[in-house]
Amino acid sequence: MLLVNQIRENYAVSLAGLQKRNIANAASILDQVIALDDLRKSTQTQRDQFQAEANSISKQIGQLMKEGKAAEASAIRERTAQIKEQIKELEDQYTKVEEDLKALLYTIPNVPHASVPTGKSAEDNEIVLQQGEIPSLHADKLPHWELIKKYDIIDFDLGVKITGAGFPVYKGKGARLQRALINFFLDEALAAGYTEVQPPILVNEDSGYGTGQLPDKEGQMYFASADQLYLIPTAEVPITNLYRDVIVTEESLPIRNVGYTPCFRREAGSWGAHVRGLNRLHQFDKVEIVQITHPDKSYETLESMSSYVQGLLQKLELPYRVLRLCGGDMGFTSALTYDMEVFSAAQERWLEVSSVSNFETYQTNRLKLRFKGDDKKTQLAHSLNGSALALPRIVAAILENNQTPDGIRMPKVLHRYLGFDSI
RNA sequence: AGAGAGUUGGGUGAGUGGCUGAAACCAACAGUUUGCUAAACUGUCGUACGGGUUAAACUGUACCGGGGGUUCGAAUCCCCCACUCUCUGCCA
Repeated sequence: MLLVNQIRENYAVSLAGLQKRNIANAASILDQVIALDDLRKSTQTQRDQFQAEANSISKQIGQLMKEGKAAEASAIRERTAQIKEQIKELEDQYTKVEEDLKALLYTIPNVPHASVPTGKSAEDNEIVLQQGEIPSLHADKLPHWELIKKYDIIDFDLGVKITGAGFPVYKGKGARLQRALINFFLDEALAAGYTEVQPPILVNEDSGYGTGQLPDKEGQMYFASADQLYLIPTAEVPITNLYRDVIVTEESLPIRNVGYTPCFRREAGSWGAHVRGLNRLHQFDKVEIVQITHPDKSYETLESMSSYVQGLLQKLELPYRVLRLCGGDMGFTSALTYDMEVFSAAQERWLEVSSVSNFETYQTNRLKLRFKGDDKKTQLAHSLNGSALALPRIVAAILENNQTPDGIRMPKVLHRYLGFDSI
């Protein structure tokens, strides 16, 4: 969440940023934050004064008891009753103000970076670059949901039988392609200096709040109610929360982790025309990269993460483009996001396969993820993450773009992982 | 899942109602000494939110797993929860 002090000190920037997200009453929201924080401070000052008085009386009583002056002790003891009442009242008020402030802050998204374009929807995203050749396919090209049937590599009906819609079963070469991609992505990340982690894929409520899925996206996560645990929608949640309530040394930055996990999304209400086949699933596999950086380095890091992801797409021989998301399309917690989309040549659509974001201090503030520098001061680090990559749409694009009448050619870079070179 | 024992600052670990934000030791940091290293000695050595200051100094409050209660006063007593360890059971 946003820092109140940042709102105070950079009021104009915060206001302009939230307006870029098309929040109409941004000014009144920010004013409310400041007013609540003022009230919080004054309440605390009062409460602390009373508490200090109560503490001092208690000490006196202790001293008198020790000296055997029981009568004097019980005399001043009577005075504490009213003080206690006032403390209680102020304490309750403080708790309420603090909760109100927090609740309000939870509803405010991150302030977009200056370079974020204005806009209302995905239409307004800025195309930063486009690379790779869009293949021209033969006339009887098939979309991937036909190809997977033709070659019997992914079975949606079986998934429906054992679980439900959106839970495909990968079979034979389909399953091996999944495994090859995961290994390829992990090996690439390792070579780029990331440390591999295997986190839990169920997380508790605190973790959900830490990275911002809660309370914003409560309905999008599967919830195991018997144990009060959420199935992760992305490895970002457990991996970033590894550093919740942690103060790291400045030298340990940047922290770079990569992890493969299945991801679970309820996608409530988002099923429509363009979600056939692998385009949108309830369960899918993803390799995620996460970095914790010094605040001065985070935008440099964002660019390097973007280049890294583009490198993967190039190695997979997929045509792609990079979008800088506009204020209206950006995620709640992000300050700047690049989306990478690959062209899926039979659907003739661009499919989002990665989203690389800098959250600045929005997550680390909730996480209390700080570092201590040479000046001994602790300050919030910046957090970033990106998909590298999400599998299903990569699979869709590979299948569609490389189809021939005689089979589907696999990208060269995967051959040694696959053990075959075509399907 | 049942029974028992625990959870204290970066670590080990004292502390059963007031003088304890917390002994001691270790680690870490700064300095002194030393030709260098080591050793020794001295000092510093938690976090958050307030007040205060140009900034400091200084100062208030809270925090001994989390939440609640008893009390003038709680790390210390009581209740609930989480987690850890041991034994039993079950199990990939």
